[in-house]
Amino acid sequence: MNTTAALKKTKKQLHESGFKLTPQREATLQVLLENEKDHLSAEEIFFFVRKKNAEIGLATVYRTLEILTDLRIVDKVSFNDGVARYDLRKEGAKHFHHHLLCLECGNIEEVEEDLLGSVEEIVEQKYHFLVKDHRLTFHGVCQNCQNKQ
Amino acid sequence: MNTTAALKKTKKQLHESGFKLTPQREATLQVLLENEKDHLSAEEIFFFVRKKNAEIGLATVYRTLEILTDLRIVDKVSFNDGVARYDLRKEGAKHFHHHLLCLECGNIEEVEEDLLGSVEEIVEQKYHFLVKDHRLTFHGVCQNCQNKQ
DNA sequence: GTAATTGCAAATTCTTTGCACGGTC
DNA sequence: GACCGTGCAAAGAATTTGCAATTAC
Repeated sequence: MNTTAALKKTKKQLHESGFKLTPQREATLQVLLENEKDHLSAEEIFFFVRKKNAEIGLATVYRTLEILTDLRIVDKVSFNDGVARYDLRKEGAKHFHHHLLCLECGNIEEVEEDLLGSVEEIVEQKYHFLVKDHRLTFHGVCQNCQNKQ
Repeated sequence: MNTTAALKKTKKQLHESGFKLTPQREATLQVLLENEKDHLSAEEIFFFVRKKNAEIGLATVYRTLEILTDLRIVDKVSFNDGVARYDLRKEGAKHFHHHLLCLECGNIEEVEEDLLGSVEEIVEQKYHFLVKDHRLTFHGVCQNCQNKQ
């Protein structure tokens, strides 16, 4: 899905929940779409948003991200470095994608395919836990850093 | 492993890394051992530590937890609620255990068994990522809350 | 003895909130 | 004109740091 279509869809979602698509919210969404592969913090998003519109405040970015998180348009994630990061939920993805965090260079790779199907079945049957979503991050060494060593 | 034995072992680990076992560190470790099933934040640990020794400072608890995390005696985890939580690494566990976070009541259950063996193989082979550890949390509804509904 | 460790308070960092103002239907 | 949304500055929460005094080994 391209950026324009994604924006349009999100606009509809916002409206359905009684929110307006203000220029500030639109700029924030655009930054998220343009950096889909990254895992930006609120400050980083703010930095990019400022480039589009210098009049916008950090508090507004936080407020927008909160709305988008509530609407499940973005996912708030934490990699234990003390900042929350925001990740666009993929179109049609039933579950949150996985992450590969490199302990050497800090890079984060995404794994789109859902590898947890059978694991979730075990959790549901053996632990009687009704699974709605998951967070899975592997810690290790990425290919780049393996080659360096 | 009982508390005394675990303390002894950790003491040895600290010494080997050039740290001293002060009463403050011992109290912190005891609190962690006594609340193994919980996922205490630094403040909560501080609260329990104070009961044992009223002279201890919060900064010391933070500093102790940092050392224990570096030595991989505890794991620092975050469930996206804005506080870091500390979880004793199980004796002999190669990998970090999994968590079941109930979206209704907020309770966190632990899953000791490692369910990710085959998933890690896929990640290593298909994504050429050398896996060292993982973090897996399922979000959903626990048995208790399912029954209530 | 001496280097590591501590408690306290101040500083930092990340995030949220109060409030007066501006824009929209 | 009611109401939502905003920017700014101040407040708040979690964590870290500087430093002089203390302690473990």
